[in-house]
Amino acid sequence: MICLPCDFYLGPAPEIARALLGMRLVRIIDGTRLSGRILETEAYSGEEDAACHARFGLTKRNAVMYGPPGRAYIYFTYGMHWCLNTVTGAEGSPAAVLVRAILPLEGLETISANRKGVPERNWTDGPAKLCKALEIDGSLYAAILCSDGSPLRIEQDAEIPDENIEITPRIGIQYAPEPWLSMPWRYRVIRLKGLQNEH
DNA sequence: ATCTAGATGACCT
DNA sequence: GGTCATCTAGATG
Repeated sequence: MICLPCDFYLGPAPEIARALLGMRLVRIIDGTRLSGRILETEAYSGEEDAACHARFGLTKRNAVMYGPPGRAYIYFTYGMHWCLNTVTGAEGSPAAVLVRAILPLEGLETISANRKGVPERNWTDGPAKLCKALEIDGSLYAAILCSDGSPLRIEQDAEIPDENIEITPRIGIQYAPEPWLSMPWRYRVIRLKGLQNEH
């Protein structure tokens, strides 16, 4: 399998969010592959985006968003959850795409163990759930996603036609004022037999 | 099926 | 001190 090139992540965050649907998120642990197909994403774009973690300017937490595209922005929230983003856009312009759901494809035994007690359809249908399933945490902050040797990377995989994509406002940003609250920057795969992960 | 409350700590004006 | 790009268990219809 071949990694997406670093310049894949160079464009506007909403475009990258759309383009990431169907791609394969790969996590290597002790030489073993855990992976899943990306089914849901959200774009966060620039200091002007009142829902973006860069809205207060450069901080220690969001610093990687200001760097070159194609790296992992991973943050800790609600006291217990890790979430994964891909940094997008040119160096100096903070933007990222949150990976919200995947369809597990490789390393199912490990994923199952990491999500013990949880029904299979709920293993990776949320941004913190997929991080738990693939063992993604702060130790992978700023990991390079566009390098074949990386422990965390994204590979070319399936093409998802527009008919199978739903576009909606972003989730969990009720604090944000308009127009950001209603910006249609959430992308989700729907109606694809075998690709769907949510009831 | 849908709702609610509580966890728990880093980060922010 | 308040907020948070969330998840889970438990209660209820």
